[in-house]
Amino acid sequence: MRTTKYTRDNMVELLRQHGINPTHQRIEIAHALFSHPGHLCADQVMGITNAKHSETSKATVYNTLNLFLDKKMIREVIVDPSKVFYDPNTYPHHHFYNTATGELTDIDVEDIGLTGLPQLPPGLVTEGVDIIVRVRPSA
Amino acid sequence: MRTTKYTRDNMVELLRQHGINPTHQRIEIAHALFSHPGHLCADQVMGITNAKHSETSKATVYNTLNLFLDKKMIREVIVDPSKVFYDPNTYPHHHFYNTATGELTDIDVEDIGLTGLPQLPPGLVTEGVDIIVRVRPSA
DNA sequence: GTAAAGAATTAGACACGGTCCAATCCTTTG
DNA sequence: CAAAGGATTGGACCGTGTCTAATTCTTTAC
Repeated sequence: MRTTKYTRDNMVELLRQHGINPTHQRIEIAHALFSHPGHLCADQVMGITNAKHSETSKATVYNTLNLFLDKKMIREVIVDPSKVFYDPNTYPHHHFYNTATGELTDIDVEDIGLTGLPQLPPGLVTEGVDIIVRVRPSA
Repeated sequence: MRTTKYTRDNMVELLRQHGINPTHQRIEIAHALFSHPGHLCADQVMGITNAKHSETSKATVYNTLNLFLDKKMIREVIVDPSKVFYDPNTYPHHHFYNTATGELTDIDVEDIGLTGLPQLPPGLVTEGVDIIVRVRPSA
């Protein structure tokens, strides 16, 4: 469990660690992602970074999120056909997805045992394994 | 392993079994889904049903696919942020997803052992568990 | 300090998957 | 055969995400 405070300064360092030039917008977007619990979509990121004063354009939000993905500073979570969620936690883990509310919750990978995955065809390598447990209110 | 021939007549029966009124378009769409190996997206379904003569509108394709989903005659597979795949196999199973080609391949659920899923918060029930193994060419 | 080059950001147009709606076209039933 | 309900349709529409050309910001070199 990380207990780091997500200050702007820490964001600058984080960006540098991933080879990303820390600009105002990038710092704000990183800060939005890392300081918010849970998983945001592009729309929400833009809402947060522009809450006080409009600072960041739609194009930049998408550019930046894709840059972060590219540099593996964040991860994308694909569970909803209509939008992508961005996950600041790149440590291997899985997700509960509440199909009623759209809420995503982490599942620690330590808890999970997964066996019996078939051999990959030759010429292919695994990029990652996503386990999504879809849940809904029992009512 | 099912070895049923996917004739139009069988499609009619299948639709009836799921409480769906078998119309021309529905039969054609069901046939497209079940007779094609693999997993199609809406676009491809429309392409196939309209290959010879244009018969089915975009609205009907989507209406029908959503109807099939509703009646649990097919399943959706969400792995690509830009489109949904429809899976005629509703028997529990998982998927390889080739991120380079977009190809989906089934993983038999028998092969897989999954343990240690955390307790669900009260008031929630599991709808399903999706395991997606993302793969790419090793080159 | 300043000019030039390169990087980042921007507004707005655009692409595309998918939904919505009102009008039309079947079917079925009486 | 008429009326009613269901299914289908074209086309407008919506939201997420991309593209592009123009602008601004930062860096470097002098």
